[in-house]
Amino acid sequence: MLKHIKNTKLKKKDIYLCEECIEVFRAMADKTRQAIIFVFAAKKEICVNDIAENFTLSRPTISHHLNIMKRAKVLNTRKEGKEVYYSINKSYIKGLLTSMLDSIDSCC
Amino acid sequence: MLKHIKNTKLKKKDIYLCEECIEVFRAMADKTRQAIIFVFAAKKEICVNDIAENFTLSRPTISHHLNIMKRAKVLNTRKEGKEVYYSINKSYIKGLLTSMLDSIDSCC
DNA sequence: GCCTAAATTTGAAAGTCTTGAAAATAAATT
DNA sequence: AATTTATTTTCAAGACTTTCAAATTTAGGC
Repeated sequence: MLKHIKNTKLKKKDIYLCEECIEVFRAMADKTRQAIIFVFAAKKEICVNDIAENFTLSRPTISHHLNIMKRAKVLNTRKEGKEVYYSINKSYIKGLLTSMLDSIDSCC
Repeated sequence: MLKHIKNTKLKKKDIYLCEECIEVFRAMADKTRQAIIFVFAAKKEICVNDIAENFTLSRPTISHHLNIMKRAKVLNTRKEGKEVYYSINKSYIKGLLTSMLDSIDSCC
């Protein structure tokens, strides 16, 4: 991480926050994944099949996108029998957005 | 945009906001660009050369990254003679983060 | 234990992004 | 007008992402 920067005075804490943000930005920087997020506006908890029905994409593709957002902590999962239910990790996203707003005020 | 979604009730306004967010997320979802942003914590306005001096990357590469962030409205530019000065578009970023926080509360 | 259904993993093709070298542009200086 | 300096554009190579088909795993029903 930060491999291209020459001499930085950055603290480990800042670098970790930065990595966390990159993972979330990556998770959100895609048309399909934004579209998936819109599905959650209508229904709070959804399984892969239910999401796939709203899309022209294959199930493995939807599963892959959900996994990217899960790894970034943008989505939560809950297993119930054969189904895996996904939901938005509202508190995590809100916390991160709030930290970003604070950082902009304090350091820029 | 939203080409993979089957039947959506989304309004044009929401789709435009979504596209705007994707552009900003894309602009921020990169190690090098995040590292560039850290340079602005120390110095408010910087030209390409000054940024390039802090990095092991070539000038065209730095210029390319700055351009991506400029297109996403994350950075502002000001030309002074030969130099182009870049700075963070604080008000735009704050506005967008605030809109996102509002959306999370109202629709999720 | 075998079958079905839901989800994930694997592997490969197509597409996008990052990068630097070289060429081009833009502005100041001699 | 030629030169130098700062930045951008163009082009091509390499790395990473998206996507689907096929195979695999996981859980429930017969």
